[in-house]
Amino acid sequence: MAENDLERASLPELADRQRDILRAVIREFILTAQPVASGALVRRYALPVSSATVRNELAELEDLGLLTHPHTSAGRVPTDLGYRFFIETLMPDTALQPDEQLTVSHQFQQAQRDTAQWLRLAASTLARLSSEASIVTQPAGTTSQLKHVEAVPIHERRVLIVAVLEGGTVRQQLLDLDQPVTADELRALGQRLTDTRRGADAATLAAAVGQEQGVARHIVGALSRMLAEAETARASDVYYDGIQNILAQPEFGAGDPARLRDMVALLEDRTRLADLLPPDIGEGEVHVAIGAENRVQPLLDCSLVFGRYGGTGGVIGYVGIVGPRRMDYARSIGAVSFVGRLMGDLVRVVEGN
Amino acid sequence: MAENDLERASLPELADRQRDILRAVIREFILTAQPVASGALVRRYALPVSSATVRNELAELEDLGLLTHPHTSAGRVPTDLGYRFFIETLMPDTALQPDEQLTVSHQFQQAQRDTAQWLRLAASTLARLSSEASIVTQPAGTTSQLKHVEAVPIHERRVLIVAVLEGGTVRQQLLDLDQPVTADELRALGQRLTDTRRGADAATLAAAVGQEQGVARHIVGALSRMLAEAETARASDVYYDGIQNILAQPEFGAGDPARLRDMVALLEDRTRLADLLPPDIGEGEVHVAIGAENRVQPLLDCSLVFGRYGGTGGVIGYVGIVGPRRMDYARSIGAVSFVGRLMGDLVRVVEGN
DNA sequence: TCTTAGCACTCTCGATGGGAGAGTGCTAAC
DNA sequence: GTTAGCACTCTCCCATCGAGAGTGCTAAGA
Repeated sequence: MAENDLERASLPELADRQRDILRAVIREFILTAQPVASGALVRRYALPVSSATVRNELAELEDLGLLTHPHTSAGRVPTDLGYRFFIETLMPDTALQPDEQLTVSHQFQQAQRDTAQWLRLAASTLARLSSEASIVTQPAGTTSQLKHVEAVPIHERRVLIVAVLEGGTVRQQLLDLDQPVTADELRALGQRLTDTRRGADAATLAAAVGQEQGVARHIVGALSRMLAEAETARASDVYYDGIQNILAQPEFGAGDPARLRDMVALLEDRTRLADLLPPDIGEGEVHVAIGAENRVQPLLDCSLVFGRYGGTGGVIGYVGIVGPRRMDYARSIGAVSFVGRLMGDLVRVVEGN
Repeated sequence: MAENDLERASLPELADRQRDILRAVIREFILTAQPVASGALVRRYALPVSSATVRNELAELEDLGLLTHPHTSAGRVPTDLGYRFFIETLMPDTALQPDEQLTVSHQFQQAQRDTAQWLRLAASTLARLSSEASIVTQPAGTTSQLKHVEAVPIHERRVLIVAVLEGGTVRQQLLDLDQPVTADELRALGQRLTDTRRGADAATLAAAVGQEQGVARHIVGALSRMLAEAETARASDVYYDGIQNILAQPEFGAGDPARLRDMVALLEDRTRLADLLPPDIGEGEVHVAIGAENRVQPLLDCSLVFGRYGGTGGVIGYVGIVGPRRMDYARSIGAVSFVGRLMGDLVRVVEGN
């Protein structure tokens, strides 16, 4: 990400003591949500210097743009750049504890082996691990290919079309026919379409509608629409969880309630949510957008930690965490990274690798 | 509901003018969320009496337990009993406007004909219509019966089992086998199981595991588990929407944030949510639980408007609205009733009737 | 040159205390 | 049965004030 390199390039050089103090300020602010005072730093971190010295260093860190002041006689608060510096150069190891990893893996193995369940579990796991809100999108391919078709009779003229896509997604749709069809005919039709249309994508199927007659024509048309819908599924199949965690944050609870509402509205509007996650991010990487780095209005005071997971066939999905800028980045990054890897593994299992 | 008859039996008789005044107080409080003063009533409702007379009537309504006072010199606020009285005897027609009905029906017809989509749409529609939060549960039968089985090869030893249940629900699960199976074998197996096990429920399938050998044995075992899970799906497949609407309510926004958090936590915990909806409610009826009538802690200041929808085969689901006690009951009841009926129709369509 | 004690200055926060305003309850007259 | 009048109560807003916390600066010390 070019933007990121730019950020990194403009990060200032700091002396060891300044790094220690900045780390302590950020740690303290993440913990308490209160501006951090020089005296408190000396007391709680047993610094070998006086509070006056710390004040001098704090003033310098402020000149460098890493910290600010809410007002003259208040303690220091990290800026976006401060957080960025912390993440790039000061952050401790982000990996989750081995026992946590084990517990989470275990839960995923115990869950019903069904994509929707996994997505829900991923969202709730991320929310629990990070104590923030989470977003998870359905894995969707740039193009979806048909793997298997089944037509199940529901009623004389009504069939349930079940399409299994390459990658293991299952899509279903009811279809009303203009003529009655028997169960055996449907079974044979499903088999024939599976054999002849296997590997076709939405466009190919749309083009093939003309080659079919009668009932088969209807079904191929429906399949084409279902695949097309699967390709754009990213917009609608977004799972979120952990709104309660955000409500517990002091910056949202006390402050003006309108900001909170905007934020929840964003989470509940799946279309806007999907637009937030940019496609230019590598598999397995974790990206962090801090405060104003988010372009969307309600997220200007928030941070977004997200990663991409995917299988081999261009199938990708996103997992992410949304929270206040004052977020435990190490933990969030660890959680996103781990759950993303887990989801990637699951997608590959479903794909058959 | 016995409790409800009891409530209704103990509702007092009121003179016409008292009924008018009570109606006006409730209407005004729903609108403004502020205690209602005698003078304001006379002004805004052009009552043909003076504010002193209204004060006398208000005092009597308070004696009857229909209204209260936050403090001596404040206006009146409805009690739970007051709302109950309003709903039972004063409420205007609850039906949605014809054009609204048309719009909503149209949206449901336009949606992909797939249960999960419908549930999501029902939740968002209820939230939008009522400006409150909504809950919708997946329709689940007391017992689910198998209608169709398909085994789709994913990998040499890995198959995707797709089970279509009586009622149109589709369930899927990945299965790892201990021996490789060809696509043709799987297809034949699916066909045989569909023919022999059609109409079986979870218990029957569990009992039948012993009759099968090898791969078929694995699959029947998986089917039994899938059906059993479908029967208890009520607990996990709950959709909610409209948390942003609740955040906009003054009683939650300003008051202590802990209450709000408890409430959202309740919505996000699908297990607890499912327990809230009692089974003893008739198809098509709409029930209202006001304030303390809810037994669950975080809902003591809230009201719940819910209804049951269902198909013919004992398949039932719930639709509901959660909001502050000061809720537009007429509108909420209208919305729940209409969306419930719509969902019932859809379930019956999926069942083939 | 770096560190630190000391101190003035600034800003927030909570408590205090009217005063205005809204609304009720009561009484007495119509 | 209705209503004007009025005393009384309670909230809410605002201004004030002092305590407390914390900074920035200066000058002395290492």
